[in-house]
Amino acid sequence: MDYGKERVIALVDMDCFYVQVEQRLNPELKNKPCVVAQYKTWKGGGIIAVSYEARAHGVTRNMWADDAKKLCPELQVARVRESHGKADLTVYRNASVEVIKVMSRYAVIEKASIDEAYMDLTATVQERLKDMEDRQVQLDLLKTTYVQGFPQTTEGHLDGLDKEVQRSLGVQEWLGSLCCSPGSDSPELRLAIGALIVEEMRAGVEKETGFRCSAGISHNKVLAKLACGLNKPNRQTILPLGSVPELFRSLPVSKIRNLGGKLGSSIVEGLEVENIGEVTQFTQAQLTQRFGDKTGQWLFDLCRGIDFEPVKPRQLPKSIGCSKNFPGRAALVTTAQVQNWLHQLALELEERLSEEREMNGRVAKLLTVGVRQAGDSRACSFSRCCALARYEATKIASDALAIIKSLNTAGSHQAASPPLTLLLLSASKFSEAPGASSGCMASFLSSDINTKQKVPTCDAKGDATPRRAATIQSLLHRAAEKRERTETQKQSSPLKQRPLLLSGKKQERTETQKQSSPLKRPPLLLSGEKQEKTETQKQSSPLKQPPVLLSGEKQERTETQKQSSPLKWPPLLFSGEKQERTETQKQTSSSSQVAARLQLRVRQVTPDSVTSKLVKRCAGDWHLPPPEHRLAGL
DNA sequence: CTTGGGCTTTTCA
DNA sequence: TTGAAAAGC
Ligand SMILES: Nc1ccn([C@H]2C[C@H](O)[C@@H](COP(=O)(O)OP(=O)(O)OP(=O)(O)O)O2)c(=O)n1
Ligand SMILES: [Mg+2]
Repeated sequence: MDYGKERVIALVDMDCFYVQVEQRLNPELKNKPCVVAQYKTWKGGGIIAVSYEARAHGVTRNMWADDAKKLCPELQVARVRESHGKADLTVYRNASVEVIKVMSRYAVIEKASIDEAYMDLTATVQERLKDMEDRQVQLDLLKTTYVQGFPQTTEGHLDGLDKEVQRSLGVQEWLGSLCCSPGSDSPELRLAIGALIVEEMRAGVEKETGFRCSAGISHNKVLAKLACGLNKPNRQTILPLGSVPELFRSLPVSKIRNLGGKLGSSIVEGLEVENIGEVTQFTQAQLTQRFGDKTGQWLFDLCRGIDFEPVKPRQLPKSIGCSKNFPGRAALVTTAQVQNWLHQLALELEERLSEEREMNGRVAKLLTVGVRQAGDSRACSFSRCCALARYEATKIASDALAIIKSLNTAGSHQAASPPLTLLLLSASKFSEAPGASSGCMASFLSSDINTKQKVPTCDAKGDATPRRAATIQSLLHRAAEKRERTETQKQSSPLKQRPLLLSGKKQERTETQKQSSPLKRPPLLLSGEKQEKTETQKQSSPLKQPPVLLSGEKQERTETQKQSSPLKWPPLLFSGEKQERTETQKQTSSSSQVAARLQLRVRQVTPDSVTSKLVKRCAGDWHLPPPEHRLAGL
């Protein structure tokens, strides 16, 4: 088997997904320039999905709806529903489940996002090949398929031709180049069979859900993803490895999945290349030296179109979370505000967790709480977790509040906390729900068996199981997921962590972004100096967290973090706090005070026990509201 | 005061 | 195991 051509991998991605969901709900929106926006008050709301008709007018995601209307006056704007005072994505999640269920009839899939899934079709293709007398793939079974790199054009012969004519010529030419004598096999023939299956799957998805999608078919996930985008919407694209060199010669590095961020920029700048194909000029040693073993090797293969990341059999999420931003003047200042919003988030979380228990027989055991403080450019200023024992919004909210208080006050009574610009609750560490019936054989047998896959033995102690109806595909998935878990971890994605060392200049910028005070490293506060520690806090040994890291610096793993002693939970409110600050405490002026803050660094925060260590963390210059407007007690 | 928002997964130390 | 960060939809 040719190196890098071992598998047949497909990626299916829904076209302007949220828009299609809204169009199905309101058919008047069909075939019109249309967007989905969330919230209304600020500039008409932010656009998160755009129909292809609207794209033709230059409308894009991240635009304000008001601005988009200027580009396209007839633009239809569908609104994300709101519940508990926040955007509610339920209808899109449910639509996603519909789609995934249909796709799972055709293959074991990895749900990669709300609207896309990967599938490894290698085994299915082999099966289909075995049954094929005639190894001729019919052109008319690939009605929506493109083959990248075909038709091969030497001059400008094809320039004037209709796009559909070119597509068809390309498929014909490519099919003709494959050996199709009985018993023949080749990686390219297998891609063609894969494309056949994906044509069927996509037709099935549209028939069952009404939603259209595009797909890429190739030998690995990166190429499949790339191929999918080449002929959107409502089309699929085969990307043979032989077409990669020409494609990669002029493909910007950032177009490759995983290279759209800092790593990609560092490749472009560090190697002085623009296109991914240019990376082939560097030796393996050069790449590993610059980017580390794992990333270097991945990159060496990738720039040749080779990638071994496995498709992970998983169609259920690993975490369920909700969050809300409070930008600018909306930042939360009082305990009552924080309490209230935590409760709203907890209500939604409880609903979704209960639904998950009902539908999939799984319960989450870990609650993660996160916040962002005003002035912090990071997505999350800090997060801590605690046990999630019961699905009760009130309890979830109060645990979350306790965590936030413990972190924010850290016993520093006088140094006020900055307002909060983000609250986040997330539940994870799912396990089988008590009382969930395992492996529902009745529904397994009764569900329509469309697929000719080898059905793995469905042992009684499978995965978490739905209480309603188990579909064959979900059972197949559970078996596949279980298999996967027991196998050795195969990993091959290059998500690189600490920014790469390139030149010193970039790194200063990185630091500046993190801390609002540039150039100056904020002084470390000694934890003992300005604060009274509670009993429990005193037991913890202070842990020095390195000052803001320069990107290249090595972060020291501190020793004592693992030792944890059970501690008593500090009181929720400090005696001095005024509970009710009802009037809307808008931050009136930009009175900037320099305030260093202390943070508690806590491992495993539970309502009953605070385990672990106190850590000093330093802040830059903080812009604080006048004292009377501060978030007392937080 | 940094303001597209609300998500999810993976990697690293 | 945890929390931060990266990358993505
Ligand atoms: N930053 C983003 C990106 C996407 N989405 C949502 C809305 C999209 O409809 C859906 C799928 O994302 P895609 O990137 O696949 O974009 P679309 O499906 O909308 O369009 P395309 O046809 O390009 O796939 O996820 C989102 O909420 N926020
Ligand atoms: Mg999509």
